[in-house]
Amino acid sequence: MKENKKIPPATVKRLPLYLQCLDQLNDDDIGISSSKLAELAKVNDAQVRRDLSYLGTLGTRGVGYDITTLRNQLQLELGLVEGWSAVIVGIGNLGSALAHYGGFREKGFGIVGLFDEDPKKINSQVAGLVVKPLSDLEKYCEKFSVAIGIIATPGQYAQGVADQLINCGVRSILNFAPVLLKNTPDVQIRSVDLSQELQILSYYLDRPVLKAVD
Amino acid sequence: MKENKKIPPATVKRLPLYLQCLDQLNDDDIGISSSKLAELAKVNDAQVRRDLSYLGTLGTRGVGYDITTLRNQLQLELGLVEGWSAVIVGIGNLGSALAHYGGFREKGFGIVGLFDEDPKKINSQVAGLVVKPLSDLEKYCEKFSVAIGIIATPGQYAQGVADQLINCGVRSILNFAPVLLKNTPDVQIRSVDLSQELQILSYYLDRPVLKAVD
DNA sequence: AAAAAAGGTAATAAATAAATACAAATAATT
DNA sequence: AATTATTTGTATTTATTTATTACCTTTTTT
Repeated sequence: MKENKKIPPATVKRLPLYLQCLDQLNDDDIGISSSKLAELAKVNDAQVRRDLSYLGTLGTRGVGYDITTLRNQLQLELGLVEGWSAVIVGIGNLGSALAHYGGFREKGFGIVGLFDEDPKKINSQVAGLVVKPLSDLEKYCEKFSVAIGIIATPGQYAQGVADQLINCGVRSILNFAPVLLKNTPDVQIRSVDLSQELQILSYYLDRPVLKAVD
Repeated sequence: MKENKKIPPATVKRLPLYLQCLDQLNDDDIGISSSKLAELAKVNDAQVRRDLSYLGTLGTRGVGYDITTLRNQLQLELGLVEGWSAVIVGIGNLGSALAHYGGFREKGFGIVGLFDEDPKKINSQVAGLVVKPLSDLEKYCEKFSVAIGIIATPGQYAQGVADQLINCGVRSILNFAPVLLKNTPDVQIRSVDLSQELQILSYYLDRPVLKAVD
C-alpha cells in the first residue's frame, strides 16, 4: 500500500482534472506555471500549487512545473500505472456505450468482462468482448484480478449486483444505476446519476443568477 | 423568475437525492420522518430538516412529512414541473444511450432532438427520433424552446457545439465530453467525465482506509 | 545587482457539515 | 383532561473542510 499522506478528497477530485488540462497543451510545451494551469482548470493558482504540493516538491521556483514530470506524478498518484482491470455489469444501452468508451483504456483501465442476465444478450459480442452470465463473474474476477466493477443495470438489480461484486473481491464500484448503494467497509462506491445531474441544472434554469457547486 | 431565497448549492445537490429516496418507499407509505429519510439518503437527520426547511414549512411537528406534499415541493423547487426540453448532440454510443435513457423523461425532461454531423448518422432513427444535422439546431431550439443541451461528442468538437447551443439560446449544458468548456455568463454548465470518475476510484484503490468526497 | 517570475507554505477566511438544544405542535396514553 | 412521547423547525455552537491571501524563497532575466 502507498504512503498514507492523506490528500484531501477535494484535491483528489482535481487531480484527474489537472491531468486532462495537461493533455490539452501543445506537444512542444515543456513547462507550465501554476497560474497557467489554474487558468485551464478554472481554479485559483494557489490552489494548484497547494494541490500539487501534496504529491511532493514537483516544481522549480522561478521556473514552473515540468510537464512530463507532472504528468508522470499525477498518473502515479492516481494509480493509473497499475493497469487496474474492470468489468461492466448490465449491457444495455449505457453499459454498451461504456464498453465502447475509449477514455477508460486511454487512462490505463482494462475492461476485461461484460456481464448481463438477459439470455438474448449473453454470448453476443459487444466492443470485442463476449457478454457472459453473472454466474461467470467470480471466475473472471479471480482470473483477471478485477479491481473495479461498473454497474449499468436498471436500479432494481443494482444492489444485488453490487453485493456479488463485493463478494468477488471487487473493492471499487462505479454505479450508474439510479439508486443509493449500501456502504460497505473498505469498498469505495461512486455513483453517477444522469437524471440527478439534469435536475440540478433544472434548478438553476429558473435562477440564472446563482452559482452551482460541482 | 422564482423567489431568490438562495438555497446553498450543497443543499440543491441533495434535493434530487431526497426525491430519489422517496421513490424507493412503499406505495402505501403516507408519511416519513426526517430521521427515516436521513437514513435512506445517508445524511444527518438535522441536515434533512434544515435542507427541507429551505422549501418552506413542509412537515408537521410530532408527525413528520407527508410524502406526496414533499415530493411535489421537491419537484416544484427543482423545476421538474416545467417540462424543460433538451437536445442531445453527438449520437455515438453514449449519445444514443442517453437518448434511450428513461430516467430523463421520468423526471419531466423531454428529449426533442438528436443531432450529429456524421452523414451516416443523419436521418437514422434513434429512440424514436430522427437524427438531424447541426444546421437544424437553431430551428429546433426555437420551435421547442429548448432549454438544455446535452453534449456527447468527442472532446474536440464539444466547445464548438457548446458555442452553437448557447448561440441558440440554450442556458444549461450537460457535458459528457472530456473537456472543460469555457464559462459563459448566465449559462450553467455541468460536466460528467466518466474517466475522471474512474480515476478517482483508482486513487482510493491503493488506499482502502481513506474516505472519498462526492 | 536588481527586478521579475514562480513555487512552497503558513495563516487566514469562508463554506460546509454536524451536533446540540429547545420551543412548538401533534399524537398517544393514562 | 392532563401528561407523556414524538417530531419538526430553527437558533446556536462547534468542528471540519475547503479556498484564498500573503509572504518567503529560489531561479531567471535584465
